[in-house]
Amino acid sequence: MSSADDVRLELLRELRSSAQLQHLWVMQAWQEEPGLHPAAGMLLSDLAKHGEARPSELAKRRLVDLSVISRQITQLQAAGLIDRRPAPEDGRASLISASEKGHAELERWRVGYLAFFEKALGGWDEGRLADLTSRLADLNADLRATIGAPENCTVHVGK
Amino acid sequence: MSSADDVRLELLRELRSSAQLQHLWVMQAWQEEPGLHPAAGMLLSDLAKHGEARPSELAKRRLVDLSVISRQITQLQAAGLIDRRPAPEDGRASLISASEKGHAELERWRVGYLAFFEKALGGWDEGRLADLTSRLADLNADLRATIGAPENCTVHVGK
DNA sequence: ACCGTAAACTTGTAACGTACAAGCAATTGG
DNA sequence: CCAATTGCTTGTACGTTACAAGTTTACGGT
Repeated sequence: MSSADDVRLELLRELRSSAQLQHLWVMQAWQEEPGLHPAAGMLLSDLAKHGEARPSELAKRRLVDLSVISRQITQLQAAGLIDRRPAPEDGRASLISASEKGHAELERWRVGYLAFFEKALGGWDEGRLADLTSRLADLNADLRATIGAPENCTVHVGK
Repeated sequence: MSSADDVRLELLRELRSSAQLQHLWVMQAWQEEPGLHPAAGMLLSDLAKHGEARPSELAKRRLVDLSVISRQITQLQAAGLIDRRPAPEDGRASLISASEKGHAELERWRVGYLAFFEKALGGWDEGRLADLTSRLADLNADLRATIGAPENCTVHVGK
């Protein structure tokens, strides 16, 4: 009941709002500039940042079940946006990377996205953004450590 | 392609992670200490913070469709956790508030929740938490202003 | 006072994202 | 060389949410 508790609940509240807003934001940006699906964009962006990766790595990074990634990969491959090759040392796995076309599409997505970003957060200077980002990253790291436990990030929640 | 762009995408990435982690976190906390459903807890907490409110207000604050709130209210009322009375000046609306039992239940929820919080973020001092919270609040405010447009917060996304 | 329109909410329904479970191919260890 | 394990795919169900239609109440003009 102390005020310290309220700080924590307040953070929780803002996180919730943030998640909700983010969803609306992304969907709105998407339908204003219909192109790459947001989830696909994020996945491609992840691939562009970290380079070639296996599906299971992607699942851990994106914090979703492997099955979700698997299907996304299927779609992106059908659209020709990613390249896939068997993992050299393990025939069960494959290595995913953004294709030429994928990079191009990602760039278009990014431009549209940043325009939308500018509209909402044009008043923020870069330092402010970087600051919030790094604090969020810290938070995420701690949560990940506590929640995700050692390895598998998908906390089996026993639906 | 400038580094400023990457800052923005990085923020987006962290927001996404944050949303995902938050979901896992809440669900995990819930099943470790099964009690009030997370959504119900947040709604009650909102009621406790802002006091009596109409369903439509709640929908705006929580950034979800009115229908969602309507059903949540139905459930909470069935559980006796909220009080509901017709709005004095408008027979179509009603006023919702946390009941005695609701406050008690909320308190239990909060305690369990904060314990979980402590486990993950015990190392954070209060100032750090407050700081992140206020920055997030700023972000949310700007997003809300851009996205939510004038009134209704549910951005019709034309599913 | 009455009727049409609009507003607040409820209920019905569909879509989307996700997790869980079962299955399959490839690898590893004894 | 076979059993157990790992990495992924596919099947399926659930939860959350939005959208649409329906119901009741309020409001405004004539």
